[in-house]
Amino acid sequence: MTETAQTIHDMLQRLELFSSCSDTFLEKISSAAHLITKPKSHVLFIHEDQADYFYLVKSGWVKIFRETLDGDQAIVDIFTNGHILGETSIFQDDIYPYSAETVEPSELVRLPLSMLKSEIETNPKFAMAMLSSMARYRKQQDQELEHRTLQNAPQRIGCFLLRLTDQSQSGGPVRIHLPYDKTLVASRLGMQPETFSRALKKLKQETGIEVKGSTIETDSLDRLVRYSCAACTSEFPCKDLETESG
Amino acid sequence: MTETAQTIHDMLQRLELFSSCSDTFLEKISSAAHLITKPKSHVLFIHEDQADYFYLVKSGWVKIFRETLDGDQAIVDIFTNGHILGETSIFQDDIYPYSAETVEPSELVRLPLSMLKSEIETNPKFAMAMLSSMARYRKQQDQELEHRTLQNAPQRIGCFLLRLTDQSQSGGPVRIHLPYDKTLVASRLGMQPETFSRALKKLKQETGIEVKGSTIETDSLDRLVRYSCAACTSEFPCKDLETESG
DNA sequence: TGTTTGCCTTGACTATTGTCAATTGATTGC
DNA sequence: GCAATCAATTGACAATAGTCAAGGCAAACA
Repeated sequence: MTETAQTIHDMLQRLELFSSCSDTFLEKISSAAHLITKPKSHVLFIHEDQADYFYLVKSGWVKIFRETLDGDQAIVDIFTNGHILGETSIFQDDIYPYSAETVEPSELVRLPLSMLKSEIETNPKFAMAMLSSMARYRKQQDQELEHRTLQNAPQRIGCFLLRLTDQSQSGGPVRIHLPYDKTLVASRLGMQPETFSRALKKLKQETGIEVKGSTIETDSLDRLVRYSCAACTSEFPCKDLETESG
Repeated sequence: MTETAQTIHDMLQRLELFSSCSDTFLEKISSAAHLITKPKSHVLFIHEDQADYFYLVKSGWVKIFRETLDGDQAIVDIFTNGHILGETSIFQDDIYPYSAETVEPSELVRLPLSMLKSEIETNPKFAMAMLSSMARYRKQQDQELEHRTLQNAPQRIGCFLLRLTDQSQSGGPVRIHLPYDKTLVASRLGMQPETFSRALKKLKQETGIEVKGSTIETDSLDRLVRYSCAACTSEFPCKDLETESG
């Protein structure tokens, strides 16, 4: 194995999704993979393109989205570190179901879909892991839809912030750092930048958080939880929604 | 096989999802299944209940939803004929990820999750079919989220109506019948009944449709398509989004 | 260091949707 | 046939979010 293949191999090995895969498979797919570095705003693939590869994010952020003819876009999700994307196209006639673009300088691993497909077909445990991952992701998307229905803009921001924290230790003071532009957070949450700005101000009044640029601080998450999770069907520590695939 | 088991067997055989299953399996699971008849508003299971069964809708309509502590609810989807529900709980520690309730008198088949699980583990083709089904459903939910972001109330209603039609023959006059209460359609689309009522009136003005109770008629779908699909990322015949599992 | 650029905020206004209350309409059961 | 019930509509108003335009701020670049 080359040095790059070894690096990729080690990354895959650490992912829960691939935990049931043989080392033989991991070595084979690592050797066929490429490590790619892309600047901000690089388009990885476009909705309805022919799909031959899926991607694993090593660092940075990648948004997945779809857009209308007149350029309006809806952001489906934004992935980082350890998340895979484009893999569902093997179940959709090898057509990407959405577009993907980096929103920060990013490192990615590009892997052949054909190998993923044959592994699913021959390794039942891996198929099961894929199913689990998709089911978890689906629950997360269901919840996203629910939030659009039941939560208002400040509450959605609060919920977004809570997801960025380590929810197991909810007692003490917390510092949260926004992972990307506020404008992007806004469209990730389905609102306009102006609405985001005003809603964040409202959230500040309601929960006593401190906002300095892209850093948010608070003595305790309690008020944030009370304010945001009131209009949610899940109880607070909701971090269980983590997924690797997307 | 009993007569009931035979009926169930025939139903399962007609579903694409089970097309890769052996007859032995279909007979076995059919024998363990129950055909149940429920009136309107019967609760099948509740979010976070222990999950032992999944359900296949034979007739009627079943809503799947989640609700907050103060009774606000978000409808995830509403299923009929040929759709299965509750099956994803096998990937979620045997806990139902949402609640389910009939919204019309309905006939359902109740099937053991344990058998579904072992079939996935032993029949790679079936696992693949489950993955395809979930990927298709996921794309559909992504689109739902997109619609909440990009479409306004009248457009969402128009899109909902279009999905009820046979989209292959878009030329001539069409009669659409709402499958359940307008109030329910409203919450399925994430809006209040009052908003639905007004938005339907607006849609009528904009597209020239005729509304008589729960029946909607139009000379041609063209204007409806132009009005609703303008704010969508998919082109018109979008019926490809059909799924069996949910 | 000064300028440019892009992100973010703010103000003023509009559009859309939600809320509350009242009324109409249709259906069911007695 | 008539009350009771629930669905649907309508009006008046409030809340929420979007739009357009103008500045402010900070990082990046020359």
